Amino acid sequence: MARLIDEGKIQRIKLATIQLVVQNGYGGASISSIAKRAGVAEGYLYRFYSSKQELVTELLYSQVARIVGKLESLLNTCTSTREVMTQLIGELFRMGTETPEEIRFIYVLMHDYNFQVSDLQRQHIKGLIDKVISIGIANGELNSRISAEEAYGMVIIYPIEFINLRMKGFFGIKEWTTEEQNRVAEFSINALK
Amino acid sequence: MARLIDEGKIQRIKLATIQLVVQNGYGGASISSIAKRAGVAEGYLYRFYSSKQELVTELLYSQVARIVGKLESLLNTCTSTREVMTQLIGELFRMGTETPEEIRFIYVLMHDYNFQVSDLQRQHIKGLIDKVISIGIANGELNSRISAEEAYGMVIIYPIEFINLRMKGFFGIKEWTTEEQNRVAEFSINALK
Amino acid sequence: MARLIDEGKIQRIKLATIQLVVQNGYGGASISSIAKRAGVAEGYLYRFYSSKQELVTELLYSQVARIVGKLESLLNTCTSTREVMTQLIGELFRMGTETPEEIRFIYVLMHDYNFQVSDLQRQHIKGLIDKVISIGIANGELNSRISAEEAYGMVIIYPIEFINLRMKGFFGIKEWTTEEQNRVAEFSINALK
Amino acid sequence: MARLIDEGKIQRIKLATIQLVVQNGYGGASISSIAKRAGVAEGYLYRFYSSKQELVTELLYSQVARIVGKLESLLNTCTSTREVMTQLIGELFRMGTETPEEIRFIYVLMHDYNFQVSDLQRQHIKGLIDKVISIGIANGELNSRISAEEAYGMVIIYPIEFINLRMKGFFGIKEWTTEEQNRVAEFSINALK
DNA sequence: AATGAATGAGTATTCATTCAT
DNA sequence: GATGAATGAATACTCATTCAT
Repeated sequence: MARLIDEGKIQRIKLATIQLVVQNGYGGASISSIAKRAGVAEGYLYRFYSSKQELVTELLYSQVARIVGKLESLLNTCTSTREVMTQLIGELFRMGTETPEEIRFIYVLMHDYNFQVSDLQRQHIKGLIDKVISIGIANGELNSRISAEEAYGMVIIYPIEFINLRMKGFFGIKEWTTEEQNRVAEFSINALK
Repeated sequence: MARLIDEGKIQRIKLATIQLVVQNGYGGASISSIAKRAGVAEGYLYRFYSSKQELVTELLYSQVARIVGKLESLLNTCTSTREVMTQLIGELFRMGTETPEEIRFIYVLMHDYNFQVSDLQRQHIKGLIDKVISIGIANGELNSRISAEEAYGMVIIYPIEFINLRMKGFFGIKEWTTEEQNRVAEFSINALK
Repeated sequence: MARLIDEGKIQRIKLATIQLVVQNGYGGASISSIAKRAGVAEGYLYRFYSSKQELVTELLYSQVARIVGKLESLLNTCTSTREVMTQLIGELFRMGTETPEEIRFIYVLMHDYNFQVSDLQRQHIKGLIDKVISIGIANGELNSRISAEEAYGMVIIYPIEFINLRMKGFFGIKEWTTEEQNRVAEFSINALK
Repeated sequence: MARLIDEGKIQRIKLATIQLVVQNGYGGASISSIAKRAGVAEGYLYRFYSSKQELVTELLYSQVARIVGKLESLLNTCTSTREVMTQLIGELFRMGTETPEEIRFIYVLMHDYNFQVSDLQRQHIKGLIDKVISIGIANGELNSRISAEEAYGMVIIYPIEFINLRMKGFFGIKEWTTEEQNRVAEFSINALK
């Protein structure tokens, strides 16, 4: 009977990759350092990913999917844009607190032209953002002429940028309060009014 | 009596570097590819820059300085935050139209941990943002509790992100109208109200 | 389960390095030429040595250690300076016959400012030379005012220089007889009388 | 009327080359650093020397010639080997005191296989050494079976090695007294008795 | 199945040399 | 004559990938 694939190893590979990409950038995260940190052989990675690029792409995909999934579930339960955005931004800040490496990972790669989000994922995001907008318009919360791009920038990009600015300590401080978190949501909503 | 330094070559090196960093990221822009595209010998770069890192850092510095300089001059002539932001965002869009690679260059490197803006430049930016805020508060345009980080995110980061989202065609469209440009300014101002 | 490290390859790297340093000096012995001669990939060297400098240093260390070790063991068994020196010089000539590249390797690097013998090794040599001297004085073979430096020059340096002069054919001849070998010992002993 | 060649520049090139080769080795003495230190343009060197190799070779030649010339003149004035050797070693130590870089220069290059003394110079040296020997034998100072090589090693090589050992501080001390200098001569003479 | 030995194309950088001025 | 701008082959070193075990 064939041994089962050791999920622990795969998890360790994923974790090590995220940590090392965040710490040293894509170029600085070598397969050998990833394998060493994950406690697996270098060659082992290639059983699951055909290249370093694929490994990182897949991880980026699943990290983005996590946020997208959250937005999707919020759209099923919330009745106002304000609620959606407050919750979503809350989730982003929670990620920043609990698994800072994961949000940093997205942050580091989202401007790298080698790592575009897949077309499918983009379509999906577009659909969800459209939903956010139509709820907002229906509720009179949003300016009826808001575009998906504008909303996406405010609802997703701005919060991620803000959190990372803070985590980097660009203006000196590295922590945040619940109040500040709520202000970010407030800004986004105000912006799109 | 020796040849004069060919300024054209230096310009071509700068241009090639910006283009290739934009296309392939810092890691993907090799000295050999830069030299080839600039039509100079590989070693020639090192007459002006002591390393690849210095070359890119210097280019980033001057691109950032361009935007910072614009903000600075606006603060000397404008009397309201609205005016400052409208003009600044206008400038960013102008860059996006006229020299799209340059704004992309900033966009690509601003998330790269190898390329932090220098402390001096950061201090400078902080000072200017503080000025924007105090004008806004004095004029009753801005919420009096706005932090520098929040303002920076809205005034600088959001517009850059928006322009790049559009230039990438993330939501399908790659051009923009003056009207859309003004809306971005409007969002920023609304956000910080 | 992975391949075993091929010790032959390491041996070939060592041999190739010694040969090429002897032929072309440290600067002229490029990693690429070493790898080619050893029949291994360029990168392979770096699995065992972190730099070219380390590779050569380590080889020099072990070659010097061989001679130093011989001297040390002679000091444990011989009862006169004459015996020590005759035997040591015999050993140096044996090296010159059997593994001429190795003694040439020492010869080439001992004047290279990049390759000082380690402090530890120097201390060790100093101690041994002191012992040679004290045996010689006790036996009435050596002038009691001989310094370590003077002895070192005669006991180690002069023979190495002589052998290499001969191997180079500086004065036309490249071979030597046992008689000549004994004369070298005789000179050294006479010098220090 | 053609300008005369500026001898000062050539002298400065020679000096700079010797200093930089001694300090950094042949490889570390770049044409650009030599030119800079000499205060001439890089290209200027190539008017007199067709390559870096030739420049250094020529300097080595003339440094060796200086010592050989001294030996030659001593052979015309001295009547005993003892006198020749005492004076010659005196000269070597004088070089070590007055122009240490020059004797170091010889020391550094004399083991470098890229810089063999020319055949002509070797022949010349051979002739002189033969003369030293025949004077010594005639005077009853030297063992009649001494070879040129043996004498060369003792008369030239050993003193150069000794001085450099001392200048390097291999055994801790870097200075020398006249007495020590005379002992070196004594050793050489004793050795060849 | 899993390892890690081995590869070699690729990297940034240096520097002796050439030659337009 | 003299300069120093410009070259490009060569250097030490890295690392994603392959594959024998």
